[in-house]
Amino acid sequence: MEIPDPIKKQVEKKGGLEGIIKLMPEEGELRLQSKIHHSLSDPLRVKILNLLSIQPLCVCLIKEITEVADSKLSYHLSVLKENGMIEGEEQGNWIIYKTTKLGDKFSL
Amino acid sequence: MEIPDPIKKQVEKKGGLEGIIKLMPEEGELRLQSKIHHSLSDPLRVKILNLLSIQPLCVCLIKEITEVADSKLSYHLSVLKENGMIEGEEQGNWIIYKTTKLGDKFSL
DNA sequence: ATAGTAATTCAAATTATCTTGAAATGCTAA
DNA sequence: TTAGCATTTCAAGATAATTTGAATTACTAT
Repeated sequence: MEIPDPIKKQVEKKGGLEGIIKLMPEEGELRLQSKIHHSLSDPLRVKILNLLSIQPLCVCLIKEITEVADSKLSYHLSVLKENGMIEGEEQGNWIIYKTTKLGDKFSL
Repeated sequence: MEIPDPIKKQVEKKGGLEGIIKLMPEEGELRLQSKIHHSLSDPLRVKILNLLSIQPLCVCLIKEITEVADSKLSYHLSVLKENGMIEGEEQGNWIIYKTTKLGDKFSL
C-alpha cells in the first residue's frame, strides 16, 4: 500500500502502526466510553440530567417539568441510572433521583 | 399533587418549578448535546476519534488499523465528521482525517 | 377491603441506526 | 483508454433503541 509521505514519516516516528496501536485505549474502555455517550444521546435524557443537576427531584416532579408519559420517563431514567449518570433513593412514598459524580461531569 | 417535604422546600427556594425551568439549557442546546454524544455512542467511532487524536491518518491506514470494511468505515467517518468531531483534508490521492478542537475535547 | 398515588414493567408497534456488498466517483499511471 | 487505487454512495437487510398503553407493584389513606 502507498501512503502519503508526511503521514508515513509521522507514523514511523511513533513506532509505526504497531506503536500507534499500543497507544490506543483498550476495547473495554472504548465500549465503556461509547455506553456513557449513548446514555446521553437523547435530548430528553440530557434534559433530565441537567434538571437533576439543578435539583434532586421525585419522578412526579420530573414528569411535571418534562411533560412526558410515565412509562417513557421511567425508561429514560433507567437508561441514565444503568449507565451511572443518576441514582434514585426511596424517600417515603417517592423515589428521589439525583445526579452521580459521573453525571455531574456531563451536566452543562 | 403531594410532594416530599424537603424537596418542596428546596424547589421553592429556587423559585418553584418555574424558577428551575428557567435555569435549564434551551431545547436547541439539549439537541446539540445529544447529537454530540450520539456521535460517540459507538465503540468504533470512539476508537477512530482516539486514533486520530494520536495521529492524523488517511482512510487506508485507519482501515488497516481498525480492520473494518471500506463502506462501514466511511459511514462512521461521516457520522464523526457531520458532528464536528473530525475533519478531512484532501492530500493528493488521499484524504487525511484529523480531530477537530471539539473532537480533542472528547478524546481520552 | 377499596380506592388512589407513585413508579415500574411488559409486549407490541414504530422508528432509528448499523451493516453489507455492489456500484459509482475521481484520480493516476501504464 | 484501460486498469488500479482511495474513498464514497446507495439500497437492502439486519439489529437496536424508543414509544405506547395496559398491566403491575407497592404503599397510604379511607
